[in-house]
Amino acid sequence: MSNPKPLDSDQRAAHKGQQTKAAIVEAALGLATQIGLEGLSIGALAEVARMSKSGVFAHFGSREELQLSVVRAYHERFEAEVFYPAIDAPRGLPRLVALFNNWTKRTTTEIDSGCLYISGAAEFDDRPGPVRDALASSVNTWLAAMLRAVLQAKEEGHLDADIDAPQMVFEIHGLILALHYEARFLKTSQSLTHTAKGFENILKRYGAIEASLTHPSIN
Amino acid sequence: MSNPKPLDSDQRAAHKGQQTKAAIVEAALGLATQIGLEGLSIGALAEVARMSKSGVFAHFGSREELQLSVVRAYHERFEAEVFYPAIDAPRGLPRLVALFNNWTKRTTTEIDSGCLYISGAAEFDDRPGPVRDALASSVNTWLAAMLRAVLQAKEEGHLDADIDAPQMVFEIHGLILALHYEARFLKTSQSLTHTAKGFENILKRYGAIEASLTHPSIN
DNA sequence: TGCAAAATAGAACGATCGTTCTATTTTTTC
DNA sequence: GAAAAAATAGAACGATCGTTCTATTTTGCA
Repeated sequence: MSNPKPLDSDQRAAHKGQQTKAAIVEAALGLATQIGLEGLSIGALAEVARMSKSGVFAHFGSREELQLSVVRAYHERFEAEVFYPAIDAPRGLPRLVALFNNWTKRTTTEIDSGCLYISGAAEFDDRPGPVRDALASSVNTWLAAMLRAVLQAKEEGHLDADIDAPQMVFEIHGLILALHYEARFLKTSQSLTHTAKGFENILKRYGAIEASLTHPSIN
Repeated sequence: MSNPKPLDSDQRAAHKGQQTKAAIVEAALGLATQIGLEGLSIGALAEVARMSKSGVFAHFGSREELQLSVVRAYHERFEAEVFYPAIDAPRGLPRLVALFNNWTKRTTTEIDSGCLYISGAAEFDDRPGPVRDALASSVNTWLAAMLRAVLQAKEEGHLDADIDAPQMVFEIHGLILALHYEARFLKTSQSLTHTAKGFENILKRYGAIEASLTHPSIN
């Protein structure tokens, strides 16, 4: 072998440490979405990862850094699953619908696993610090993306020209929160249907053409 | 004094223990709404109540029983502040509006203090047991009351006859959840305005007469 | 193949948790 | 006012927490 640094097919020539760290974060993500970022203990994580407590700890240096890693990992998953796939949809209403559908789909999955943006918000409500900042920053980034999609739909003429875009995003956010709350906590069966119907109601109110909802060209 | 049991002006001739227990629950309620039911520790509570740990503990016998007492106390407060005052409003749309306004008002207060039904839901998502049951039962009781109010408004002809009442309650619930989330966690300034406008939008969609909203006879 | 560096394990720390025990104080009752 | 009962305090328990320390093992590189 002439090359001392054999670049694998994928970019990151991951050393052992980085690999196991990624595996630990993976496990931590599963634990944190279930029992919360505060409930996430290094001891329990070590057990799941089949490592010693100190072995796990060494990768992060502090519990807070572990929590931050989890938040960052969650953010990436969310983006990859909800945001990026919807960018393929045409600018305007189709993309907005795609974003919402992906968001709903993910939240539906999280009826079992839990949503870090929701449980994290409750836990870090009035607990200042980097974890709270990271969570809020991620959520704000996402809500800003939704706002952009609404504004674009307005520009494209897919929504009424005089609508209050932040208001619309607020109402959509409420639907997702109600879906998570009622389905995950109260175990209400009709939640998903209510979410879809609620979105229809919002679209109608804000002047979306009905056809583009019931027969979306994308997704 | 001829009477061996001197009934005070108020019904409950409270022994010392019941009084201090009430004071402890009061303090616990304050702690729990801030840092959550899970974060509520007997040691911290004892410090606030200026008592010994064991002194506090003796009143409940277990941490779980303490949590249940807090949930029950919160339920009573909620009823007293949100539900009962709205019963004075006339059956139908006025009462529904009053219920929502009280709910919004309380949630606005809880932007600082925190809402136990929301933080509790996140904490006891997938943690079965009596605390979760008590929380879910309280919330379901309240949502059922909202549903009743919607149905009555429909019967009274204040809302369209063919509306989906559970759907309407779901959408209203979403507004409250979004208000709490965005105001308390994200510190978004316009949340209260968005909530009020969102309710207007829902009322219009479900056929409410506009006048009865902007000029409510009660409240 | 051998050496340095990185990764992991294991034990121990102080702190805090819920809980239990035994005294002691306070309250209620007769 | 004395005896019984209830309320509270204080110390201690085992468990778990995050973290630190020192060995030991594993890895990466020359």
